[in-house]
Amino acid sequence: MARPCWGEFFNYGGIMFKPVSSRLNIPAEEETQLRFWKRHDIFKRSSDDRKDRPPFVIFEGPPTANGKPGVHHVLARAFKDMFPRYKTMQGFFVDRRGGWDTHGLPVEIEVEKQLGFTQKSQIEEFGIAEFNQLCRESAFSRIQDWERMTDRIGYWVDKDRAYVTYKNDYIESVWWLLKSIWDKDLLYQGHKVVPYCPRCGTPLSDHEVAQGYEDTEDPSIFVRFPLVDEKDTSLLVWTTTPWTLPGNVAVAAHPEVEYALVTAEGTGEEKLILAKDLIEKVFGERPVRILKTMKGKSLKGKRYAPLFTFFLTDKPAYYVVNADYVTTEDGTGLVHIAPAFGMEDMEVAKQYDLPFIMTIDDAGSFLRQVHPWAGMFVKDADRGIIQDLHERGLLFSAGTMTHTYPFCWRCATPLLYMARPTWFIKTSAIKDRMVELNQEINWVPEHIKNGRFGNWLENNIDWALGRNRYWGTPLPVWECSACRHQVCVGSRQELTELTGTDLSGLELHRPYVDDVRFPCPKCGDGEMKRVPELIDVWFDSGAMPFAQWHYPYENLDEFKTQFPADFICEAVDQTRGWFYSLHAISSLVMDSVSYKNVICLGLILDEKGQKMSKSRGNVVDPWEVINEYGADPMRWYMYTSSPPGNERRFSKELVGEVVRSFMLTLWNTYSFFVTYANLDKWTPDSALIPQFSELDDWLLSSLETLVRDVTRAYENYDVIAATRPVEKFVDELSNWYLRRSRRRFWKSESDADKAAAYETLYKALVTISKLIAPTMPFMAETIYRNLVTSVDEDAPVSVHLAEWPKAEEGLIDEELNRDMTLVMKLASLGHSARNKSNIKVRQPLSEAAFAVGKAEEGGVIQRFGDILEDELNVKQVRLLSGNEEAVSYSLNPLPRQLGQKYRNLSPRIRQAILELPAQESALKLLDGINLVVKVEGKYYEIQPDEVEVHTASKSGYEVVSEGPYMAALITTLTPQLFHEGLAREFVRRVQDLRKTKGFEISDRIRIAYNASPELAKAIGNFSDYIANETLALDLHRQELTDENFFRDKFDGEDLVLQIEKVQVND
RNA sequence: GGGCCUUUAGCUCAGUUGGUUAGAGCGCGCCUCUGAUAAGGGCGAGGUCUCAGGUCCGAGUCCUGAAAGGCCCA
Repeated sequence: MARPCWGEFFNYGGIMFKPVSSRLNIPAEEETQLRFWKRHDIFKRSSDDRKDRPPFVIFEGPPTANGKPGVHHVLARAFKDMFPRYKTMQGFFVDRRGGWDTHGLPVEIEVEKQLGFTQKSQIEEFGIAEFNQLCRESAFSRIQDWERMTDRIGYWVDKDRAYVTYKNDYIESVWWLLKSIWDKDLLYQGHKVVPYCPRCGTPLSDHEVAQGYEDTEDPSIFVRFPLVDEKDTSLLVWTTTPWTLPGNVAVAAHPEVEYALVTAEGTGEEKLILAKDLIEKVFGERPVRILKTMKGKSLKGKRYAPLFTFFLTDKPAYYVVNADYVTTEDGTGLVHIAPAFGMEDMEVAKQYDLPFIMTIDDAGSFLRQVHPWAGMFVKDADRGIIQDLHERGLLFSAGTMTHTYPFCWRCATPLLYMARPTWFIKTSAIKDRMVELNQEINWVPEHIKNGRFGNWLENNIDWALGRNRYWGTPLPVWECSACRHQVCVGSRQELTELTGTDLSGLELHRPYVDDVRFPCPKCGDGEMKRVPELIDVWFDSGAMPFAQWHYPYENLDEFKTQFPADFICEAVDQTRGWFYSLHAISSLVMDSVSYKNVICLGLILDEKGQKMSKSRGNVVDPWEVINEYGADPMRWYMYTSSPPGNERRFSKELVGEVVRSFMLTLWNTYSFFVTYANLDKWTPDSALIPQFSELDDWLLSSLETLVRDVTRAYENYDVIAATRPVEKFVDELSNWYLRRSRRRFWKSESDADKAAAYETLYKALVTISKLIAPTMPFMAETIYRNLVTSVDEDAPVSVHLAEWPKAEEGLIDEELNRDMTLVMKLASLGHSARNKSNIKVRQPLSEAAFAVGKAEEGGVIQRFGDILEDELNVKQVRLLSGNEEAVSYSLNPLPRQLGQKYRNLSPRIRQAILELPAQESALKLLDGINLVVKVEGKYYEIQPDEVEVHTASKSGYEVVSEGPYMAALITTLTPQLFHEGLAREFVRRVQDLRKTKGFEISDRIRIAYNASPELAKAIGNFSDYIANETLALDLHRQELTDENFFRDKFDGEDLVLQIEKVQVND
């Protein structure tokens, strides 16, 4: 009998692993684990069981649940998820509270759309209370989508305790923060030119503006500003915003720039003034005569006739001023000044005490004084204004230009820069402190710290906080109608005290807060009424470390342990959004960082490198990917495709590649293990003492190295280093360890060697399941539960409740790791040589000889000879010996070693080495003996590790070499070897037939065959071998005439074959 | 106009403090192996490391400048 019954030695009561199919349906497998987590409340337990442990703090950046979750949300959630899972396994208590951002324009706009509103005034007609009620509902209109997505990708977050920014408690904490800022005198009301959305009727913060830049075509006109005191002479001014001209009060020139007075051909007597450097740009080919040049400062004070006189000015205006910000990049070097419509204009106006002309209303339409265009939206009036200027001979030229201009990020209305009264937080006062605190934060990627974020802090301007809207946190400032005294209120309690009525149940939104009035505590005459503004929603999100706990009115202890965060993660567009609002608020209020580590993710692009956007129609729906391939491979792709800060190209196909190249390899290794372990009835508590082979030692060393490196990577927030090495390990596990160990599992006897193989593979798989638990939570769980939970009642029921593996440094053998890498290299060269010789691996050969570049590398051929023999199917391997054989050597001096040692002498040392007799020197080096070279009368000792020995091809062998390494095969076939080759061909055909017939791996068979004489002889000679390989109980030659029998021809031999199953009584 | 990032094979990416002949995976072509594998192995085609200067014995890597693309801000 070829093989004893399975399980003869490992029979421990029949505890078995659940059978695993080699076919893998990832989405289905993931759904199974989701149900398991839900049924056993694994997420809750992973957190609750560790409440007494040291905390690891993560803040959840709140999304708004009124949009559809996209690929970029999967990206962010994948990264947010892995560290808490890792830290949980490390024994930390991680409170993973979710959160929802519910306020603000995006929500209002949705509701406005539903109601068909186009104007802000319609909201008030509709009723603020009703409108806000709709907003409250709309904020969660997509919550099911979000929750479904969140669950499905395995993002663990506590939804039940999620903070919601519209809740009274949340708002009250925000009020407290504002009051703290107020108490520091950092909350103030001011007039500033701000980017303003005329449709939404509110200023936008810088980070909102940043989201809405688009290329657009605008007018580009050159206008004459006729000088009053010089006949036929005009200032030539360029602008892209004709609508600002009615607000003009001055023209600015750079004091140091050279200006010219010119006449152009065909313009008669007219003389124009513009910057000399721009003449060509403005006039192009037209011949121009320069009459005179002058510095900008000498233009100062020249008076011109106003273009429009809709408004009377109360101060001197319409003359040339000097300003340093004027450039000669484009235009004419003369800039028109409208203080109401430009930040710089406003500064200049203050400096020169120019009048301020506001020409438009809150909706961005001209006031009635601007009669030709009264009530018209300013951008729509451009054409008419240009026409008017033309008719009055003031237009020099008109055209259009494309440039980037900001639009409202939600409603796409072009923003207007206009002066508005609004509220600010004086963040500029704590700029230096914010910069200092930023140094304490670990940014990934590092360059954000002093790059994008650092620069942003350096250029900090005050936070424009006020919003003239409805659905948001009301600014808690009450103002006296009589004396303008202001009070900032920090709580419902305070408000109760101020009003003398119990307001603990007050709904803290408009319009209810607006109804709260009380007598002025200062003058006593007036009534205190809340100012109309709401606050920027970014303040809401930045307030979450406090407001999620209703701090300081509740949960003082929780706040204390949960601030600041150890880790946050969002995409790079949050630099000026959440990353900033968190940092600014915690700097203002706590004088502390808000987060210690932050991963700043790059954008997701489509497969062509284009930004995904609805308008481009290239948005990938995450569900498509998840349903086809699963969440794990999608997550894994995110982690491994490129460093977190890079942009990444994404497509469904790339996720498919993860499945094929990584997950299936792992799965098949796992499935192999389970199949054979069950056949052998092997369990981890096997009593047989394993006898580990060198291969086992290597795998374990390699495994522990992996654990060490991956752990280190997690500690450094290095996602790539935490994931890619696992891929490499799994590849080597499958394609080297397992390939080389297959026979150990398959062989008949269950001995100490087999026990070692099982134990090694088992340990590797279980460890991998833990190492990938944070990143591929589903696959990890599947493997873990079957390999661990099913056989060990005491083990945690989920890998996510298990402990993170600790590297057993004692098992790490760096030398062994290096040696095995070399063995793989030599095997690869051997395969290459076989390929070149055209002799298939199935044909045994007598010998393979190898050359190595260094003396100490020679040892591996002895030590791992059996692996190489088996892998290459040769009877013997050995080291090529230069003494005994006609091998020729050459020397390759290593620049790295020599260069570092001899610096600029190294080229000459190198030359000297090359001039040595190569053969003799190489043999010395391979024996570990130093060489001596003479350069400029001095002698230098050259050590073996400073020169590589290359072995040259050798006749009579099939040789392949790479660098110093070489494999040489003896390809002469003896009859014995040839017969063995035939026998193996025969075996392969039997095996194929078994497979075709669908026999079980352990089925015994009977073989009947007929063959041509040479093949028959080979089969006869190797009958034991054949029987053993094919589990044949019987092998006999007979006449086989049936046409249906398997027939084949190979190596000039004929074969007819028939096999059948034999029943064996166990 | 400013800041930050990116640029290495058809694609996705590695390339240590500067050091041999710049690598891997995918894809493509040919060959091969297989009683775990939708796989594995081998070979091949495919590179002016975006460009130009510079430092150095030596530059994909460091410095200066430029170009293209992206993001952010004016």
